[in-house]
Amino acid sequence: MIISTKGRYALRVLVDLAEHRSDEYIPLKEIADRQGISEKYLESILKALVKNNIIAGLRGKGGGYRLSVDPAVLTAGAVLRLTETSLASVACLNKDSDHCERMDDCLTLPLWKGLDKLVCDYLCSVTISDLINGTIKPV
Amino acid sequence: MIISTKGRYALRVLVDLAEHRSDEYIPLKEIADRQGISEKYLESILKALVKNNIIAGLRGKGGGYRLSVDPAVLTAGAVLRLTETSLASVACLNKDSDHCERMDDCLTLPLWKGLDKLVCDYLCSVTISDLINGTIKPV
DNA sequence: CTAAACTCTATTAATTTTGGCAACTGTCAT
DNA sequence: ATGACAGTTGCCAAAATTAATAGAGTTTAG
Repeated sequence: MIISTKGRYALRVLVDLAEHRSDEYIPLKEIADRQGISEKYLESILKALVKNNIIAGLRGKGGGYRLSVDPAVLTAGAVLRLTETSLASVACLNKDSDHCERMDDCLTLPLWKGLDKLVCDYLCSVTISDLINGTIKPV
Repeated sequence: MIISTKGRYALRVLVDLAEHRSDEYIPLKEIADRQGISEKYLESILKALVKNNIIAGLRGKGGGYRLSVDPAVLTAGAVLRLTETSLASVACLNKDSDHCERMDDCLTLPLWKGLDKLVCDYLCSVTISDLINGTIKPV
């Protein structure tokens, strides 16, 4: 599996927030209901997005979440990089830790590097607005 | 992470078997040592390859594993489809089970379908021989 | 006082990895 | 011949790790 529920849900939430965009904050419960996703699980996903200033959370009555970036410049790649444990095609290509000492003569590595670039380029070419408008650019 | 250790190891073993190709059978221990991979784990990976006639296993003294298909026609995609739990970009796109009832109006689905095609096309364009020769086709 | 995000922790489920034993096959000693 | 032996795959289950979900309480803002 390439993308876990975490990244998938994050993207759906952002699309939801973009569709219902306004100055109001939208409570998590409302999003969770609309998207049919566990409230508590969403919470942990949104935390990463808040921390990285993709969305803003406001506590208390009338609080909730609100997009804080333009959906037309927010790419799927950027979102997934924040929510997925790792977007690298294989563990060997993770920046931190995991670096394999066979790198120099691993015959399969070029395959993974190629895949990596392909996937990154694709995901970074699609924005939240593209998803809403149904205009996914051909690769 | 896109590709798990299972698929990664499978590919490395097949490259190894192709490099050392002959009528002889190569014991798992030898491959595991050469590749630095747990013997037991490899075993479970090779099982899937044996069952699908990619390689042949022979028990007893002088036994081991041997390629039973031409590495020039065996693609990375074919291997990964057998070893990875799922190559689909997201769970929703798995044939069996997992089918999501939001499919019809999910705004993110086209993204995943596009990613799926991209990845499949790429992986199926590369053969074991390509990996050995270092000739990975541009996409 | 109430509705909401936030924090921290525990539970459940799925995946990955390891271990032990059975079954098979060739070789060598008798 | 043949029986014991050693090297090997094959099978089944258990342990370890990671992902997904749920719960209870704390803080904040109207």
